[in-house]
Amino acid sequence: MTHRPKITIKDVAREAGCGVATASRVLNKSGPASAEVRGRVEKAVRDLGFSFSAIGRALQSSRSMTVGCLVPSLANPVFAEAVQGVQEALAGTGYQLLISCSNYDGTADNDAIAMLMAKEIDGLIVTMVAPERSAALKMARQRGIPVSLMFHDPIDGFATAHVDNFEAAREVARRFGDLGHRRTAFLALRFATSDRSRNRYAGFHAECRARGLPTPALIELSETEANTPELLFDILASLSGLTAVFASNDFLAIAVQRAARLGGWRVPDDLSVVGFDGIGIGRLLDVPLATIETAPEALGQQAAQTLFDLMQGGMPVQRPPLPFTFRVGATLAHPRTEGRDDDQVAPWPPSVHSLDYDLKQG
Amino acid sequence: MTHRPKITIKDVAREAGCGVATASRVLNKSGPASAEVRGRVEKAVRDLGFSFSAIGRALQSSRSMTVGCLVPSLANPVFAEAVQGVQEALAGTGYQLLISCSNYDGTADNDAIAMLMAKEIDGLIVTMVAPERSAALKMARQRGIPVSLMFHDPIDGFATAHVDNFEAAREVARRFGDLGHRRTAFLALRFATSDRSRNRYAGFHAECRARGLPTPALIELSETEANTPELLFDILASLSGLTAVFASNDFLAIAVQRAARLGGWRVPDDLSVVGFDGIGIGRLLDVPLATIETAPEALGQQAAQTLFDLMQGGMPVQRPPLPFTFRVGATLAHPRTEGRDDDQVAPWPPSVHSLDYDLKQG
DNA sequence: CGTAGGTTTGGAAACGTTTCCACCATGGCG
DNA sequence: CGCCATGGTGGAAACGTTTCCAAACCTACG
Repeated sequence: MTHRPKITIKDVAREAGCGVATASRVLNKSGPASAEVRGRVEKAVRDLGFSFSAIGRALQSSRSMTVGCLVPSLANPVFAEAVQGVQEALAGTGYQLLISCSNYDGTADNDAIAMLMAKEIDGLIVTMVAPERSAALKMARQRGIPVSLMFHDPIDGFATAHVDNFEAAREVARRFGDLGHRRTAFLALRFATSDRSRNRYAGFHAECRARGLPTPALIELSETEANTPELLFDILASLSGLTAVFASNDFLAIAVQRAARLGGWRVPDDLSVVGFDGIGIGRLLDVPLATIETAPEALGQQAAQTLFDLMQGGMPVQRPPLPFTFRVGATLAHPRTEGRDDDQVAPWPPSVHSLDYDLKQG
Repeated sequence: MTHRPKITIKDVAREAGCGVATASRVLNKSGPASAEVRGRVEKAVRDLGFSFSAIGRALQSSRSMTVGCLVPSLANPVFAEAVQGVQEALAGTGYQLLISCSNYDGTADNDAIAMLMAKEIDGLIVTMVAPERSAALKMARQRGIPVSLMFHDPIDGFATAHVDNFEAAREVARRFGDLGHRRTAFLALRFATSDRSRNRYAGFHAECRARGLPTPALIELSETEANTPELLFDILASLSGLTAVFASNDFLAIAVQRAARLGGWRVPDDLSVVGFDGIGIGRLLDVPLATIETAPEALGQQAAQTLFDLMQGGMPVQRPPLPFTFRVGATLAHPRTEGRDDDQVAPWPPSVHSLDYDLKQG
């Protein structure tokens, strides 16, 4: 508990009987030094237990050797894994990771970026609510701070590590269509604040339309609805003729599955369910989840790699989207009552809870 | 892309026509200033878009307003959630979070702490392989850096936020015993590097012994074994008479469940399975997982709270363990062939893969 | 009108580094 | 023997902030 006074390079120099400049040169191997003084300095370092102050260094060199990372939440394993990927890419490079979570709040994430910038981070890896109109992000660019996005679709002038949400969602629509599903729904938890969700719906919608299928119902759920099977089932049941659901993430897909089952529907016989993300646990379920499989960790690694390039002085170069694969699970099958066509009877779509969102046009 | 030169408080002072000391006082409200000059300074700040450099501040005040956090991996949602909890507790306090992952490597985690200390963190929140014999942790204490542990059981002189692994595991043994299970096994993934796992086995073992039950088999699995249902089933099948498995975490429990099912056993009729952690998804399974429910996020919050107290200058005070609850799922039931007693026929325990570990004595 | 007491103010030192530059040997070469 | 390169060395400035301290200014009272 004895607060030993901090040991600085000055102490080392004094102990070694040399000037601080010399000590600095020895320790950084950044200039000439006689073998003798080198030895004395190294001994002094060991004796005193000296280690550099990153702060002093940062102040002088104006490079903090720190990158900032902002994600909505670490409670969502998709983001947690992405950060893990960033971390892996950073390990051994001397860079450290400063982390911040916005909790899906579009004001908090701007503030967080400002905080990170005050810490003089050398680069920024970001997933936020609305990057395209974030003042803080614009500020970062003005100040010449390299920025690398994660999960977002490409935006003017920013490089992003992403999967093509639009295309992936089209693939889901294709699978549904090929199996003969007509009446489908897209369920999302935070549609309004997630460009990912919006692009997924857009792709899903576009492909349905291209195939002449009814417009898929768009349903934005509250946390409560998603977590209460009874409520969730009521919502599903209200969509007459529904045979297939595309959930915006795997947790939601599992919740849907469970709600359907509790309501007496069998999956996939009475309802097909497809998720998004490909979280590992989906595979282990008794009825393995059909889903779009992505690799959040690889995404984080790519974002970090892009950031490195930027920090080396490169221009932002947009890499192609990371691949996704359709994981064939057991939650997807032909609709039970195939061929029935009651499109006229109950008008479709009944867009529950739906709002006017800008949908990217395919 | 124009690298605007950084704006410092000097620029603000010049623009406002005052000294830097005055500008500093105005911006920090740390001393007197006339209304007039206050106005000029504030205008200058707006015009120039000034914001403080945390580095300059840190250097001068020797407080970096940063806390370091080391966990094994963010890919494990238990740790990710704990970090999320830390993050939440930190939000709004002005502290930022510097993160590092050891990937369960006992050398890497020491190095990581050294790196964090070089960054002059004001406090440390840590989950590591062997805190009781970590040189870096000892160093941190010598330097007077407040340290708060997470997940670990109490260690001399460090405060820790934890659940009582030993007690929780005893509870599992009690449930097994009450239902009439005799031959049980404990499955773990990283027994050697996890004091949590070891304490869980110890508690499980102690209660089994106290009830006169056979010693539970201790099985340390490799990643491959855990992820390959066939291999896993072979291991389970090799334990003749086994009726109940306690898995060291929920993912493992789900894997066991799946392996058992693929091998033709029904859960819970032929095999009862109980997990640990209480990850949210366990609830959503068709057969909800019986498990020890803990709250990693609360754990992270408590660790952060303890760290705050320490940073205020308090003594390390060990709080009581956070509560756990036994979540009654559908994976636990009476053994099918109750009352059979072939303890003599096949000697028990057949401790596959088991090693000599120090077990805490209850 | 002088001075004590208060309020504002700004210069300068300090925090821990790195790096520029000047200085001093030393040794080789003309 | 003198000159210049060369290698080793250390003083000092700079990075952005806060804070100590002294100076300057104002007010009010005797």
